[in-house]
Amino acid sequence: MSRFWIFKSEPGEFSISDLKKEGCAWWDGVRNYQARNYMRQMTKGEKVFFYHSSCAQPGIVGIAIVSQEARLEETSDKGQWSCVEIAYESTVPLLSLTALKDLPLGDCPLTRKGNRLSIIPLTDDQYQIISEALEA
DNA sequence: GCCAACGTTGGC
DNA sequence: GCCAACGTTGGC
Repeated sequence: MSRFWIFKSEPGEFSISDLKKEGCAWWDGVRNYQARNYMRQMTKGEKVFFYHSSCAQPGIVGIAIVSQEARLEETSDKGQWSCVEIAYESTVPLLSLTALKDLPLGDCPLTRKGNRLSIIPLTDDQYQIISEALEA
């Protein structure tokens, strides 16, 4: 089963242009169990929307794909944390959070108030709707 | 910088 | 197991 994801990142920490420059990146440092569990579910080739958060213009700014499946992080608390690697695919014109909120996404952690989840699964429908909005 | 919302921690 | 306190996230 292929799934679709949103990865949030603060552009001041790691932006879509950083990903473009580096080609791919291990998504380490996630310290949230739900986000970690989602990463463990990911399979190679699954599509990722890259989202800029905590910035002047929050929204989707690029596309990436899962290039390596989850492996354990080397940390003192062993066995706890995992991360996947994502590979840069493309940069897209900003699809702002405001615009995303206007889409008929239904219940989505991204547009829920107070949401703090940094890795968000999308349904096929939500993925389709966002893809179409990106092409418009 | 502010504040609401959430996850985690720790005392009981 | 409950819940208050705390730290962090993220939009504005």
